[in-house]
Amino acid sequence: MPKVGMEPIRRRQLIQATMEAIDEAGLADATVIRIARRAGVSAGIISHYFGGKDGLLEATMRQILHDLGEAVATRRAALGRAEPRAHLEAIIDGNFDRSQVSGPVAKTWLAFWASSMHKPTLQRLQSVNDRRLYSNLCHQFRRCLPRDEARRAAQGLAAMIDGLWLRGALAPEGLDVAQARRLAYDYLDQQLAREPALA
Amino acid sequence: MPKVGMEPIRRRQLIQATMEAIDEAGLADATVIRIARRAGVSAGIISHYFGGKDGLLEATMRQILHDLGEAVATRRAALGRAEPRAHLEAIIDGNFDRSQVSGPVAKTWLAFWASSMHKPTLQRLQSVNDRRLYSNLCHQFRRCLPRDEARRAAQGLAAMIDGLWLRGALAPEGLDVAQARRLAYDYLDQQLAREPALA
DNA sequence: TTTTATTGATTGAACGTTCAATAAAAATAT
DNA sequence: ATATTTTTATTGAACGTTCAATCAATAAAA
Repeated sequence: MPKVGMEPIRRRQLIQATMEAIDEAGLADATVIRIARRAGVSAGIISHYFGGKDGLLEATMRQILHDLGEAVATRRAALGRAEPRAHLEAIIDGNFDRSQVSGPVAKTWLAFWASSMHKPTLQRLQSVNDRRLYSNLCHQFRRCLPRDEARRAAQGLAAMIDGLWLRGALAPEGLDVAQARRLAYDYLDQQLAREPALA
Repeated sequence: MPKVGMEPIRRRQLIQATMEAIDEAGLADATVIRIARRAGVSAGIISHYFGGKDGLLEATMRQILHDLGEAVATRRAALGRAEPRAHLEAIIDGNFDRSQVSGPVAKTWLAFWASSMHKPTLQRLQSVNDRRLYSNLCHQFRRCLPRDEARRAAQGLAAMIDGLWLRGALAPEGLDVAQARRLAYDYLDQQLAREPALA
């Protein structure tokens, strides 16, 4: 059924199938045959479009990071120069979106997280994303807290977000998004309450 | 050099070598040959003492969980009926001990964490440990907070601990234990400040 | 007819496991 | 003490399996 312009279609299908395969069997057992079968194509097509299995895995991680960045950016775009609290809440909401989207994404994310410790390519992607989260948080906290307190608050909130999400990815029943948001908001409130005001 | 009573020695050597191999190359590339070479023995000995590679991996995770439990228990044993805050601080300190011990342990822990999503045996071990942490935290918070608030504080602190440790395991420079403790203590203080007192 | 997309059998490398062979220590007999 | 036997610990080559990658063959669309 070869039609012209299949590349973007196949790429999307294979990336989606990769997440499903990792969700189903784990990264170690997500073989090219398993992924290809899920996408309804043959194994050889992976090398054709991604240069090999590693290329597909990297593309999949890029997709997840892209979606995450977009989930945050979309929510913040509507805010303009709103209060810091609104921006910080948007960052929290955006970060818990990735779990809301699906269980496969969460498990794939954690699998890549572990894998990135020993694969320089993935590590770079992960590091860039991490720094972006910290930088965004820090910048907003700076609008109402002194420098050192802002840094501390940003690190604490980043850890809280990652921790909640990590525990959610591992729990058989998945992440309780409403509760996770409540705990993150709670932490946020306490950090913002440190300084009475700063007109 | 076969001497009698080698079993406990070899088991310890191989478990240690497993952590080092995972630290060095990741779980995926921690082959039996690599592990055996690190321990200074041949590959076959792994099947002899652990029944196979899976048995060795399970034993390694058990060792890590055991050490963690002991690190917490040791610190709490000296406290007796001390204030809840002292017990909670001991739990925090004990949990950050596992990173203090070495980088290999942290990376192995994260590798198992990801792997446990698809290996029932590891999942059970991980789940038991998780519930113990939550249960311990919840019990201490109950001594000075109402039920719902205690649960929330326990879940928040557990997420904070895991998040700090997770980010530490991934950071190239490792976990800054002093700073992690500061952030966890900080969260603890805020939770305990919710209720003025409860004589 | 030419181009584009896809297949799937094949290849070679790497893995975990097995097991007959070996060697050192311990036990026993001399 | 010394020699012999038994036990225990260990090796490493061989085996079967599994995987990712390759590429000649194929088929549909342009």
